[in-house]
Amino acid sequence: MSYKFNIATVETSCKNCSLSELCLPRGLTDSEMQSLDTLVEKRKPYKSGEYLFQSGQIFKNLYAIKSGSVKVVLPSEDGEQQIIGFFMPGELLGLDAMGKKTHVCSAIALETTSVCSLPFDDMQDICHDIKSLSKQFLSLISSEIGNEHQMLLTLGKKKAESRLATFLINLSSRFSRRGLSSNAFNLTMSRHDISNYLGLADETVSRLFTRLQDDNVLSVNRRLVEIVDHEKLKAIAKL
Amino acid sequence: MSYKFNIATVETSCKNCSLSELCLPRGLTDSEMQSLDTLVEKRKPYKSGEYLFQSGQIFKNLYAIKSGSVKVVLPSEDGEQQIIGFFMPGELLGLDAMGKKTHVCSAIALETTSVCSLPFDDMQDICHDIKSLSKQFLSLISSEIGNEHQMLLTLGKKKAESRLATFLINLSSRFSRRGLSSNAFNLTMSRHDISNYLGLADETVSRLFTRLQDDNVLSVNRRLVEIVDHEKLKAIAKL
DNA sequence: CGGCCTATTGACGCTACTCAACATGAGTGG
DNA sequence: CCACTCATGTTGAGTAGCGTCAATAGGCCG
Repeated sequence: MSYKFNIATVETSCKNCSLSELCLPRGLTDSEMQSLDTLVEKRKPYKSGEYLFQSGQIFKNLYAIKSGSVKVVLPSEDGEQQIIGFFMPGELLGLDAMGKKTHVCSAIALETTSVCSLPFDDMQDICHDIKSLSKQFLSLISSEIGNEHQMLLTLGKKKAESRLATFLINLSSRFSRRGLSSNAFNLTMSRHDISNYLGLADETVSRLFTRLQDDNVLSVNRRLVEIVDHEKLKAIAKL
Repeated sequence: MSYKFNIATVETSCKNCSLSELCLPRGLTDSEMQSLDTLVEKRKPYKSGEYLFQSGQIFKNLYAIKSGSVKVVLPSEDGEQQIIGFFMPGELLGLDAMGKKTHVCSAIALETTSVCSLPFDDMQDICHDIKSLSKQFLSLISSEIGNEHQMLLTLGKKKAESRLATFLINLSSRFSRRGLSSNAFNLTMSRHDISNYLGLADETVSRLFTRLQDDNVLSVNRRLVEIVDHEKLKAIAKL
């Protein structure tokens, strides 16, 4: 068996990437994708716990997740930290640093994770040439802002149980967008991460998981979650 | 006394706008500003309570605030709503709709408010020609994302009193950026708006104002707030 | 002056946090 | 392979902070 392309090239080629419809290349022609490919930097995958970037470091790259998952964390003035989001394949991170010299947040791999590094300056240049790319870029930015608005709603208005339900529904739909099961998946983040993200205590999240299991909404086994009653979960998520 | 320019022109000219250093024109040459001016649309000011845009409406424009202030509100699935942010002169709003056909949020004037309307399609075209504009645009977007990250931290980690203190410190620094007093200002939003924004009950916010007044941190008279002890307030804001 | 809306204050109850003990699984070394 | 430790997660008891309900006060407008 022989390959037409060398494997490294295929791996970082937008054209052959299964995520292209979720990610920056969406809507680009083949030749435009090739231009985009020229700026994508290769790197060996991050191991679980490794930093993609850290608060205070010079900002150079945006990152698109190829596989794995990442948490983005904002340090607070008093030494605590807040998880701002979890990022999965096809999603773009580092956007809050675009206007600055250094990163404000840190990004940490939750499992073995491959990314496409996109040098921001080059990215701007290519956007200047390819209008459909800059359009898709703004579109991804905009939906990122939209996600964060939803999160503000979740933290501002919803009770603990609804927050967790909202979180699970959100994960479910992101898995299904990628063609994975929307009803059963593995959490790549710890209970501690989930509670931090949702503004709750660890114990509360733990109790909620057991309650939702007792109510036959979920079936939970450590990090494996199965959504037994999707409708009920959605109803709980609403408030 | 005579004017070199007609007043309407002066009003919508970025070059003569006192906010240009906070807003999109920052870093642009005079001729670039003129290009930007060509796309700014005029309109009579909004009165208090009027909608700049409403959830579900077709998305056409971004808005830069010239004077006054605006709240942006996200409706939730169950008929409630969450205030996502308050916008003041020099700030840009509508960003969460860029990738979509319609607005998700609504924007409501809190007082008599003048804005610059920026048709998004034209805006993209001009960004394509003027690199420094697209840079400044991304920079504004990025700091907007940064603000929302801070808000996630506030809602996720801080107790009621710290939330209110954080809110007031934030307002204070935004007033001072515009050359206004950082120690005494009028709130343009109601207590109800503040509590909604901060994820608290109206009564809690009311109690906190009186407590901070009793502790000689603030002096509050209805919507007029004076920060008596800025350091103490900052300390409370941290957690 | 009277009515209305916004804001304040009080009393009470519930949600979710804290502190603490315990369980379970993963990883390590003998 | 088993015993050990450590990290992670679960469960219980007690409580504080904040939400809810309700009554009252104060500014604003006709």
